[in-house]
Amino acid sequence: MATKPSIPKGTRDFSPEEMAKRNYIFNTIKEVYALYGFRQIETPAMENLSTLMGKYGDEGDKLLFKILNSGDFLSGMTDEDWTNRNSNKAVSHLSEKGLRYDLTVPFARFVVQYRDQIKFPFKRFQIQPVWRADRPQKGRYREFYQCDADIVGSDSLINEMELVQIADEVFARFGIRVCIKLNNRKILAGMAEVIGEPERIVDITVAIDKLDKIGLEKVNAELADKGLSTDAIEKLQPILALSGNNQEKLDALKTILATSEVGMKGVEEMETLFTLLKGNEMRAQIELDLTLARGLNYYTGTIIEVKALDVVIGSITGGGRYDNLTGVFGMDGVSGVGISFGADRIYDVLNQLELYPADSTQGSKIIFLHFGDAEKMYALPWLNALRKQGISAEIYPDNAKFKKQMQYANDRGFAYVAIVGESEMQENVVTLKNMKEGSQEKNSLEELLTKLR
RNA sequence: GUGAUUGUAGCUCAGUUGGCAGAGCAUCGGAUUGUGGUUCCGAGUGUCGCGGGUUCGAGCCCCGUCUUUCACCCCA
Repeated sequence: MATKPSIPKGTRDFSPEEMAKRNYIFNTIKEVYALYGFRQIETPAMENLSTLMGKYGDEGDKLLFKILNSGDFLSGMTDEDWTNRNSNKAVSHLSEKGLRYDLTVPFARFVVQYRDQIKFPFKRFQIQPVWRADRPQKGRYREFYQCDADIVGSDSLINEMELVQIADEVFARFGIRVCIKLNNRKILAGMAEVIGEPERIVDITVAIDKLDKIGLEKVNAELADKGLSTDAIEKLQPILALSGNNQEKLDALKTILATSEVGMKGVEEMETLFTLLKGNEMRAQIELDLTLARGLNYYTGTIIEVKALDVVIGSITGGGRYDNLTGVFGMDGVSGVGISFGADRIYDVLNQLELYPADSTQGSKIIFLHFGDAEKMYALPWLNALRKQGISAEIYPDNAKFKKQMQYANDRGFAYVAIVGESEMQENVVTLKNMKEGSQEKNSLEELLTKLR
């Protein structure tokens, strides 16, 4: 009993109560995915480092958890690399596997690896943990779950429409009010083009992504800091100031981006998507947000992000189209589009708003309390009968003071308690107590079964 | 990676200029041998994160280290 046991930074244990809530989240998302024809796959927790490296930018590479090689991993090191403390060189000797950073890149690897067996368009979903060597803070963990659904091998904007519908349906089922924000990387590229800085699209998008967070002035300051000309920043202002409803924004963009082929393509895609979405009844707000950029640089078309309206937290769902993710694994011309629910943040939101349905977090329905060995024996057939009917039931296993058994039943939150004593055994009944109302009466087995069904 | 912040009983936290280690909740026992969520009485528990230093004396001061939380970067 030296030091207290603990778990690594940024990781969590989940109690039975927490798991009940988490499973409610996972099951809801799974049901909706299945409804739209996505089928589940899983991939290993670890991937070859060559699969992961270079897919998430320099920042992303730093956040990869690397797995130490087994065996004599220092044998291949040269004295030169060792004395020079060359970390990059060292890594190639020390580690050739890493924990996955997201589900999209392993999925791209999966598609390329099994291309001869997959029928395209291929729709898959995947719910697994991912790991990032980040500094943990509010709503950020080193191990967390992603719930991805992707379609590869189809360029149709029908897919985008369905992903937005899925987001709408999932959050409607959760009862979380959300705003679904949409944008298109081609529009962003067009913006960079018309202001004369097509090469700086990444810097531009990263900066304007922060608009609602840090304000216009600071965004402009950051743009200048990144080396954008004052002329370009000046030209960007009317675009950032665009307001009105979605159609008004699109109309304005048509004029602003008229000279940019890629920009106009983006506007056209956006317009098509909005038209498609009009055919469906949406409960969430759908908004064209030109400042939406999303960090991952493999996105090339539509980008999607969902924000909760009633809780201050980062985005709880995100996604978008990536035209050539499989290209890096040697398979060109396959376009994909996907969405990812952040289960851990949704969990935080549901907790804050207390939106769990009552039956989603409940354990067993009934527990048998008793006064000794004879009563326990008497209760066992009753237990089996209940379970046969699909009614979850338990028995207090030890001989304990009745008060203590009652306390246990109350703390565990059973809806009913069945009391077995001498008089019950004589009459061939149990006393059924409703824990919520406190009422109780004697019931035969048939009465018990109909009551609890 | 940068800048702050935290650590004392199972949990949440007090602890004065450096002078005997505390409270509430939870747990256990009893009031009450067939009735919980409300009451009353009683009881137990500490490497004060870890290592070093200053001091007659350190939970408190100094150094190091780990940990917690938060912001930045980036992201779900």
